[in-house]
Amino acid sequence: MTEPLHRVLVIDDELAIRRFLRHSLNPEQFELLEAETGEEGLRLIATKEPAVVLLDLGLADIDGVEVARQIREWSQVPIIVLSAREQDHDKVAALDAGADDYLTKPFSVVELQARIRVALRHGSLATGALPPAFIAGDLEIDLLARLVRKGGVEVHLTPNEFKLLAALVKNAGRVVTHKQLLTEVWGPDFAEEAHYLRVYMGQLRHKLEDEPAQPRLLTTESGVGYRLRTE
Amino acid sequence: MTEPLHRVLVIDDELAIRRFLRHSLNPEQFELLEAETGEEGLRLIATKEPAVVLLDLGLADIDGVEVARQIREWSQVPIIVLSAREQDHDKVAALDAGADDYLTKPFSVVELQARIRVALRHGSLATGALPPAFIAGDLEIDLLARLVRKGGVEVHLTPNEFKLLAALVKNAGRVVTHKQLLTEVWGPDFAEEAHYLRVYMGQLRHKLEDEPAQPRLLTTESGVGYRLRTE
DNA sequence: GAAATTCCTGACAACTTCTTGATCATTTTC
DNA sequence: GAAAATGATCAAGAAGTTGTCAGGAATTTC
Repeated sequence: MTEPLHRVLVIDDELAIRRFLRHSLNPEQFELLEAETGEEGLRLIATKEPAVVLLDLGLADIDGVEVARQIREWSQVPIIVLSAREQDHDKVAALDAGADDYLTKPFSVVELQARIRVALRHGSLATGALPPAFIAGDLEIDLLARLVRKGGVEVHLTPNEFKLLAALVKNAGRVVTHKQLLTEVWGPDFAEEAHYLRVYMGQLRHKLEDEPAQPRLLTTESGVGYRLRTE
Repeated sequence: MTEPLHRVLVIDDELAIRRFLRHSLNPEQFELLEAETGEEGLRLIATKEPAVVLLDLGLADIDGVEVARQIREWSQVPIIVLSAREQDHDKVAALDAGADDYLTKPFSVVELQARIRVALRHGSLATGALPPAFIAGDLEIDLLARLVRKGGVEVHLTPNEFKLLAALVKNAGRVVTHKQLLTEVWGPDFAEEAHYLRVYMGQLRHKLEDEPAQPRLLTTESGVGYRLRTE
């Protein structure tokens, strides 16, 4: 399962740090934007709307704390400060200026990654007004609200039907193997009970397809698994 | 100007740490609650609703990471881990389990205070976005005023009925699981007493629905939980 | 401390969901 | 293109969940 792509902006004038980050953040998971100055960083936040900002304090043009303050005048994007300064008052100043986290160089890659995941969680909560909905044709699937609509009309799904659909939505467009689906919905002990899938896929098709016998959304990949088509 | 009073819960079995925090956090600004075990901590989160939780990893009963995971099953309260463990994998495990920040002991008081301020900012964003009043049809629910009106007429609710309704309002439109509801209303020790929900949902329906037998607002998601419909 | 309210609990009926086997259709393999 | 493997459909009984009611315990109120 591939993660969605998150845009991360690093504002740091040291090439070494930017290069380090470029190698630390898996490009399949993160799209890394780079800014050398505070000015450029602010512009990129406005134009590219990154999901997280990694901010160095020792910039050439504007002080990092001031950059954080200016970001906070109009943006709620999570800011993680990366700095060599380990004095308390630097940390306090940055955090009070609006930064959400503060990592002292040198830091470990896995810790940075974990803290980025925390920041992404916060970001999606704050902007979470927009539901993580899947839409294809007249079908709307909102996993968070646990709500499915077809042509604007709510469709009732049983717990297993919903879990199965959720597993497909999380991998929308890709084939999900029988084993994977069975494990996610019924647990690893049922990984061979492929018959369950036929019954439940049938029920989902009846509820969600225009012509259940000729499925266009929930398609079979014979011998492999099923797929939720994205269009 | 007096600062608002923020309730902070510390979960730590070491008396020394609790005493240290008691002296570090200005009592005019913070009301400090203390729990010695994970069990007690979970109960206090449910009953006292602290604004921030300070969590030690090395507890006597449950592992701190597991405590964080259990909190996240039903609560969004910000969690700052305070731990002597400085291994990367401890940090990553705690942050991925749902913690929002991780401080390694010994930490400085001013840094802790600054990180608590960050956590409070996050907390007020997450909960502050919630509407103080919910309106659907002829039903008006004002959580702050603790007032419920149906067709302009005030409806009297018992304490438990109101807490249950409040938990649903806070997640209006979304399904709220049995566990989540039970934990919020009765506390984590009652997370399996699904029968309570049937009785109290029945009472709420009698007071709030036009046709209690055919609920339109307070609907059942069989096997999952209940939902307060928004339209 | 008596009255009123609220809470907990058990019994049972009604309802929903899950599992399962039989049968037929489709796809893949040789 | 026939045989074998895989997939779809249907229906019915089993299992699990939910709604309802009511009496007694506990708590709160006056």
